Amino acid sequence: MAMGEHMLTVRDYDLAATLDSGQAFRWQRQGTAWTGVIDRCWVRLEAVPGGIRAQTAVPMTDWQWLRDYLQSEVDLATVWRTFPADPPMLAAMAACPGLRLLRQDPWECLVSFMLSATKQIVQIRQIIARLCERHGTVVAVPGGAPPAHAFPKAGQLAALSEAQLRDCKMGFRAPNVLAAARRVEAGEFDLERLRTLPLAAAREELMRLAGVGGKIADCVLLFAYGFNGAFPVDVWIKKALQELYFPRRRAPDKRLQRFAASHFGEHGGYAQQYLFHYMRTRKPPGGGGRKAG
DNA sequence: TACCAGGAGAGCG
DNA sequence: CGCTCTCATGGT
Repeated sequence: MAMGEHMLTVRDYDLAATLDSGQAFRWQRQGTAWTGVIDRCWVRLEAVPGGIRAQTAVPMTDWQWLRDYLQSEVDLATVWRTFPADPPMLAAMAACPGLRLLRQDPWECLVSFMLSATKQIVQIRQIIARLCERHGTVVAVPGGAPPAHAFPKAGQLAALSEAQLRDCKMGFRAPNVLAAARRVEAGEFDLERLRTLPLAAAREELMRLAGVGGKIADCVLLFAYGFNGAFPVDVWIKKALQELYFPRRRAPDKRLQRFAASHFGEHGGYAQQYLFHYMRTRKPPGGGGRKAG
């Protein structure tokens, strides 16, 4: 069967770190390659000298959708220049220079992070995998590849019962996901309109959804809409800011929030991803620590 | 076993 | 404003 194949020319791109850094939850490693589904399209990606090799199940004439998702046309050096040049930030950048932000679909990103509340990343992946397998549309895959599914559209989830969602192990998050799906499907909540709003207004709008507070809203603004000023503060970032920037006094959440919003510049959310990845992957001090992920 | 996880929201002082 | 509790589930 005819596949699509393309070579993305890009430097400063750590594909593995980017796809496995807790911003997207559907990518699966297969040796040196990664397979996933973007919109309704199965994709296989592999880092090669000079860039990224991409394969799809069906031939493609235009690959802009993939460059958009991977944000491969972003000049990282320009982003780095806006980061504060303090020791913690330099260490986080040195630990993973090719880490990037993706540009994901807003609906998938919103639901994914609604499901992330008090869950470990491995568990978030499991819930989403179950949700897609049971309720997402089957997509074309190359011969020999395991079956794959698109992320369920709002309309598909809106038609389900709360019990069906709970069967995907999402627990107390189920009614919130269902309510969001029904509001989006009814056209009462317009995810596309958020693109036209300034950051603060888009954030307020997202937080009107039950189960979406400031942290989840910031994740969606950053990972789906490209508001690079959005700075999600989760338990890892709290730990990072506390240990790296306030080492000898306990800083209350409020103070950490203010620091996060003011210290990291116009691409603060990007800086946040470097700190997040740094904290999750660095060797635990003193040994005997747990491994993240 | 006990604790915790890329939280949110309500109740209370 | 602050703190505390609950929600559901499973990894370590």
